[in-house]
Amino acid sequence: MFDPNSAKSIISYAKELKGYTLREKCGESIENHGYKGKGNFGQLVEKFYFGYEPNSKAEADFVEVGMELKSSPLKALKNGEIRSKERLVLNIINYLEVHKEEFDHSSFWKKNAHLLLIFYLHDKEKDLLDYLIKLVDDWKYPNRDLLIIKRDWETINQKIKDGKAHELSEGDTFYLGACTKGSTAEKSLRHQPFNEVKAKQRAYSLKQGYVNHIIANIAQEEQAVYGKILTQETIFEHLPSIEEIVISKFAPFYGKTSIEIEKHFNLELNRTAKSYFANLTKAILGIGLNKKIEEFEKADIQVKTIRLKENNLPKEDISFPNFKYEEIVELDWEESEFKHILEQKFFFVFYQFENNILTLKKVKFWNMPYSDIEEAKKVWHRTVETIEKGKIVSEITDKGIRKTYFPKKTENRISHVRPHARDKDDCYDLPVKDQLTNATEYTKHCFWLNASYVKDEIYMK
DNA sequence: GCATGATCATGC
DNA sequence: GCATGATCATGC
Repeated sequence: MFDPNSAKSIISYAKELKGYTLREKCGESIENHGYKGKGNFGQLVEKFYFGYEPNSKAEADFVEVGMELKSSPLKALKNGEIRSKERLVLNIINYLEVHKEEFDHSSFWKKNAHLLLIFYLHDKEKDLLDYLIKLVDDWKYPNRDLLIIKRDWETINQKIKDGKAHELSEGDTFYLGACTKGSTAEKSLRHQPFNEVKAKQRAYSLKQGYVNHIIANIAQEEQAVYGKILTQETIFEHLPSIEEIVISKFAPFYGKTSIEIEKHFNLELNRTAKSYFANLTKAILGIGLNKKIEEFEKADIQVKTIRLKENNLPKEDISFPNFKYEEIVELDWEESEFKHILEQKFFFVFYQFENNILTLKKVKFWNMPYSDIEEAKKVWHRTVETIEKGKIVSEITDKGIRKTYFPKKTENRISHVRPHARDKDDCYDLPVKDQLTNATEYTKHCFWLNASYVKDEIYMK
């Protein structure tokens, strides 16, 4: 077994799980565990492997050594690599108490300073007793990450102090998020200290990108694919935020053309390549062109380069990944891909056409305000409804162009649905055939962010 | 000049 | 072969 007074002993006992399933390691007693619902892989590990009853106490699970046990699912990519399937959910944020706390003595830090992580390969075809446990190790935050996590924690706390707990969103922060937890119904609403309005129950969480970073570290993968924005000097002289550092790197180039920026860095980029603007961004950030931006990956930040017309309107709407008709109707809004995207943080790089030449105007970190996410939700609901009813095509013109009932740009301030495919025969299957055309598949579509919204709410503000 | 539907190009 | 960012075509 293990010595509960020794972190080392607990960790090495935990590591014996690696390469096995719970069914293989826990003996017969686990066969009739009687747990239902999700989240119970962790409970099973606690009860049947470590032999203590699952609890929700304020201290860490292994109280003598201050270590918290967390189990989390992995997914396999098509190329065989593994990634975190989701964010890692930590303790619930007690709005009524945390505003009195300092980080170093906070409920978050008391419980989660030292994690013992068990990653298993999720497989919806399998019983959870048969999930393969792939990675087991402990985790302490490196200093450079901890500075960002502290700042994230402060950001969340400040919003609670400002009476805005009901406006919290995961995109507010970088590595440590405030994710919704529990049912979304009325009963999961909680009181907050400085506002009558009730707020959704939320928990601290590590962003999916950050969990991927932990996984890569545990798996001892080569870190050479990442380039850091925060170098030794930038973190130890004083404590600027990621925002401040990034903006200070871009500001000297405001008003410069893309070609001037390219020359400044002695680059000879292929100006017609798709990666052209992404490469300029990396050059400005001081990151190798063949590397990923480590801090952005860890914070799940989406970089969007926008080309504005002379009237400040983006030349194009912004597309998101295509949705599959059969999948989108199966999930609730809360679990939807679209909500997940809108909750992330974005980094916008705005260039503007001036006599057909692109000039860097400004950069901006942004995440969608809670009230706008609620407004975009209507577009998602209307889309799902359209698919479920099989009422997609509204009319076919003489020229054979199919008009649809999908939410249009004119119907919502924020978002609309449009085709995004190689051609109209590039389709996904429909769960319900289209009433007008009897089609069982339809051209791939995706959600788009309206160009007018990007102008009014992101660029001009 | 914009909204909407359709399609292209690149890179992995 | 596909995802993603970018662009085109038509009609009002």
